[in-house]
Amino acid sequence: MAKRVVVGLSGGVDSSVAAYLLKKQGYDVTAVFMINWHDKTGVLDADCPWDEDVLFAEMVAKKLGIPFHVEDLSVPYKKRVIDYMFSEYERGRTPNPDVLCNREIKFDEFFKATEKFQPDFVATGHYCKKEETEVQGNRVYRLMAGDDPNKEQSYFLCQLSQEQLSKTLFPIGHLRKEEVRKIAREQKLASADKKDSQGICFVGKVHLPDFLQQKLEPREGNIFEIPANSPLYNNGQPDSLEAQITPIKYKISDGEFVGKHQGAHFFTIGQRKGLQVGGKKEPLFVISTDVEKNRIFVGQGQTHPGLYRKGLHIHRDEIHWVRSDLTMQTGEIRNYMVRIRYRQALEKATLYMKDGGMYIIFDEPQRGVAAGQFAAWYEGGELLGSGVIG
RNA sequence: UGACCCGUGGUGUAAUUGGCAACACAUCUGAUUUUGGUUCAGAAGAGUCCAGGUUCGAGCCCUGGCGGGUCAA
Repeated sequence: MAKRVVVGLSGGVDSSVAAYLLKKQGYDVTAVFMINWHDKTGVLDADCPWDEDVLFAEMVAKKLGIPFHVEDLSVPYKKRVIDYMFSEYERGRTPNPDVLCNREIKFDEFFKATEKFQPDFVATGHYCKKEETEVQGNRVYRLMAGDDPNKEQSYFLCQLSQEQLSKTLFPIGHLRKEEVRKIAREQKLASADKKDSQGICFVGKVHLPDFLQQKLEPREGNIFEIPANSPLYNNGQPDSLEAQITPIKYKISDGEFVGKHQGAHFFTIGQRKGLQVGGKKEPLFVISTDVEKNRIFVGQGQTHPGLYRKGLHIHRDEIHWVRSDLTMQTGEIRNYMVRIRYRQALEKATLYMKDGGMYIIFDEPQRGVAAGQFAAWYEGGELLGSGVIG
């Protein structure tokens, strides 16, 4: 008897080909489209985001001859992703809604919503791979980077658990985007040449200030420029772990007033656009925000020392091991490759496990380390764990 | 009050011996990107504080205003 798989069919080319491959491999495939967002406030391209997608999904399902269902997960999506996003921005942090979307919705609510189809697996069109191994007699699932270096999406799944992985299939992780499109064309799938989706998953491409202003009030505040040669950057030898992970707390007197903003919580570290301060020789980048006092501190040029940090800290409660069998014990030190943002190169780092949490110290200072984003550590193409940057 | 300097796109600057204004930043659009980080490409945007004058022709020369600054007392 064929194994049964529910595939999350989004209407895009990736999940379409995933469904096709599963069918070809002999699975009993059921397609389910999730609706997660109705509101169009602040969304660009107001041309009906999902009603078009659902049409594509249905066409693909029909073409493949597989059952097609729609599940509305917009209530939990709002509660578990969007609300989190607002509250993080409000606290002056930079959330990653898509990581949450995967952990909370696609690999949780969606699992529950499709239980009625009694699937053996749930599949998605992510560019990553699952492998299995055995550790001391126990089966262990490994989350591997996708083979297309350009589309590789393991980072977005960095918060998945063994439990979630055990039920998951990633049919296209070994393919490159061109190959996926080629297959889709050969099979004449409606989504073959559909443009890749962008923006916050399910919500779509948004004008962030407008979107955030549904909940967060604009508040005028001041912008201060910190000179690159500020004495703040010469503080001796910051060799202690604590010193290396602690961001500088800037004061007004450290810099010079250069302009006004409409709310410090709308900005993230490393951001260039939207400051509306011109007349500088080089572009200004946000190096720090103070939401309580509603101040933004900026530095001039790509190489401004304030843009870089040697390390970061993850609170004990926020540490997540995809490979739970590899969990570090207090006092342990390991070397892994780490990334702190999607599509960023992996960087060499040393992880120190302490009582309060994990310290990640990079070999080279990293640009734009933003609280709220996820740091994910890898070894040999496998994502081992991740955590919210504190 | 006396002397000197300055006044150019949103901002900061540039424009050889006078020949219809350049660059950077900001802005906008597009590309890239399942996080408005970044990056990349393109576009728009001033007729040069005002009023006169010299000249074939002035942002650049002259005169007078207005505005800002520096030094002097």
